[in-house]
Amino acid sequence: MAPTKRPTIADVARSAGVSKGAVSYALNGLPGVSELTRARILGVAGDLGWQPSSVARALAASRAGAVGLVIARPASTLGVEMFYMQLISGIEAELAGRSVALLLQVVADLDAEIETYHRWSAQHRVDGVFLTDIREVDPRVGVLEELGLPAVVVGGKGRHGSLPRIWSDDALAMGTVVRYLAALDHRRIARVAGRPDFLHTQIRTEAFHEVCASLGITERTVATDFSGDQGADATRALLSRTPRPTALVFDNDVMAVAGSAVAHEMGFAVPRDLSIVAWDDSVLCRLVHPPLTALARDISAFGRHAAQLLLTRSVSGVAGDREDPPPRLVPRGSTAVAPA
Amino acid sequence: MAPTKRPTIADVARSAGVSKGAVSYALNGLPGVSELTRARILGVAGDLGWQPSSVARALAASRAGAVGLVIARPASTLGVEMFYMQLISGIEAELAGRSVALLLQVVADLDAEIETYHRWSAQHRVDGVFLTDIREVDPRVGVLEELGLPAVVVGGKGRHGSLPRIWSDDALAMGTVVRYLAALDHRRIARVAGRPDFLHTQIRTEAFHEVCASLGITERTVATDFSGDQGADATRALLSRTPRPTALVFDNDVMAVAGSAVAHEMGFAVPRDLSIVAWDDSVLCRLVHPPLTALARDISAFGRHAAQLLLTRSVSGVAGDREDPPPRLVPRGSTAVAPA
DNA sequence: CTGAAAGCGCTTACAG
DNA sequence: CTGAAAGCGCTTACAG
Repeated sequence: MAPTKRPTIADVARSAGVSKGAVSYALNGLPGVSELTRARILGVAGDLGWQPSSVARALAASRAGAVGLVIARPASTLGVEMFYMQLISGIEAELAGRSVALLLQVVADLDAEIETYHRWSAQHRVDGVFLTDIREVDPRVGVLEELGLPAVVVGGKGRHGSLPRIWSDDALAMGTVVRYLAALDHRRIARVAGRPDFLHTQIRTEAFHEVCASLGITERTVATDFSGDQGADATRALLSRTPRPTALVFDNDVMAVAGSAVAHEMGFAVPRDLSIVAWDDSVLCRLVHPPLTALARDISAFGRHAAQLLLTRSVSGVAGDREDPPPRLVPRGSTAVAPA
Repeated sequence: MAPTKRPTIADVARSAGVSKGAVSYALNGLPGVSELTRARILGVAGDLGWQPSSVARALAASRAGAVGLVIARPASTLGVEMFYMQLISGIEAELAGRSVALLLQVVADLDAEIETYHRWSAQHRVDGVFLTDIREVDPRVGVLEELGLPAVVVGGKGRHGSLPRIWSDDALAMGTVVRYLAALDHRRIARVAGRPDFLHTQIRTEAFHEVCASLGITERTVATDFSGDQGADATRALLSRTPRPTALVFDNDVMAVAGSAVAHEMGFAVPRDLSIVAWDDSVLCRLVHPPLTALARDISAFGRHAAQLLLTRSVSGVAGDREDPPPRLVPRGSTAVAPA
């Protein structure tokens, strides 16, 4: 069956007995047409099953009607999927109502990400982009400003040129975690961190260091690339030290699961010999044995808010920052009183 | 810094001293311009930093320059992320070179998915779509044919109207798994399956049933919604039966991990008391303790091939089917000889 | 409040 | 092989 030819505003105009311009004004809710005519035009458009052509609209208005998200990630660093899928579903919940599309691009590294921004900008593909995994000094910020491509920084407190940002207070949450472990008599706590060049890693590392110092707790942070393999390696190294830490805080769920398996493999029972806390709660944390104590946040809402910010920014040209609630500590079976 | 005005083919034409039409022919590699002029035009375009406007091109050629993927999934059914992220990265590896964009939409259910196809089609958003999680009788097939929207069925052997499809032989792989377990002396094997309305679930269920029957193995299949929670429930129910199965085959990695935790919780040691096999190997399967024996396939390549098929289809109007290699069995620590 | 017209940046028959 | 022109489906000043 051949696709039926779609009606255009010219068809609507003819049917309604008005000009194409009038139809455009009516459909876009702009002044320039009386309420009566507007209603009639909308009726005709509805009857004809008219739908805007996104490309025609984009060409005429020089808007793309789409925003973009680039995920830069080497193939080895899996385990960030849950975060991104939840973020994406939140973003789309916000975009759907405004009939803005989301372009997704998965690339290997930052250079490829920047190249994508150049291409998208040159081809008028998107009206704005989401920036994730922000670095303390991030080359993408300058590129986007130079391209004049609106952007919001997702998950990045700190200064990023003129870009608006949305974040939640990881430092606060880190304080909660450490004080909770301290209350369980842990005096030696180690942290398996993510990539040290990521701003959110740095913020957590610094907060971890400070709150441990203030409580007189012996601490140590090992950096990884966020992968389960490096998480396992780091856990092995930490548990081989003397004296060994009695609690481990991981920067993501996959590393925490890997760390839990390593503890088991080395003969340490969780939580009797070792307590484990995972950043970013996920279905994984609930399903493994023992279920992992974790830091939960509403990533989907985070995505919705990020999308609101980006749309405001790309339409009005300005947008403030936004702070979402800090992650909550969800205690489960992987944390207990420290061994004597 | 203001974004610099991008050059158009009019600028290129002026600089090269030819008409806009000639520029278009030259840039698109079409006949209608001599090799000499073509080279000169390409040179000028390069010097000027010209890039095609995707929207103008789409409007004029009535191509969108984009393809779409809708992921229909209730929020509860997490754990399919790894599959989709790998599929997406494969798809994009193929699209990138042809400067086709990928539109992604995450929706709650099949109705919303169908609505997305209507909208995309009406708005000329995409040139084609990928259909995943195909049902035996699938309402989407008729909708897409009626819309005249090119599509390929990803992971669906069987008949789906006129749509081309790409798949791998799950039935063969299921035979491999069961024969492997039979060789380890397992005589009672149960399967924690995914959604029974999905075609790939049905294919696996049927193959499981047949090969078990041919080997005289007692079998049982429990259906779930693919979620870790239902996987855990199903495992609990299966391990509570008398006599209980000595091996469990799960339809995805997250359910297998959950099932492994349930076994532990109920006092059964893996693999001593119970063997576990997971469909779709992932980093998760490698990282838990014990690491899970799994069925691995190259999902990224699967995505690349699906994209090739879709692009062929949407350009030429026709495309054959494609079969990728069947999943391979990767034995790890979760399978062993059946308990006596 | 309304209409006629130009223009967004391309592609593509159609003449030469 | 090449050029001039119409057209894709909208938006948006610009006159009335």
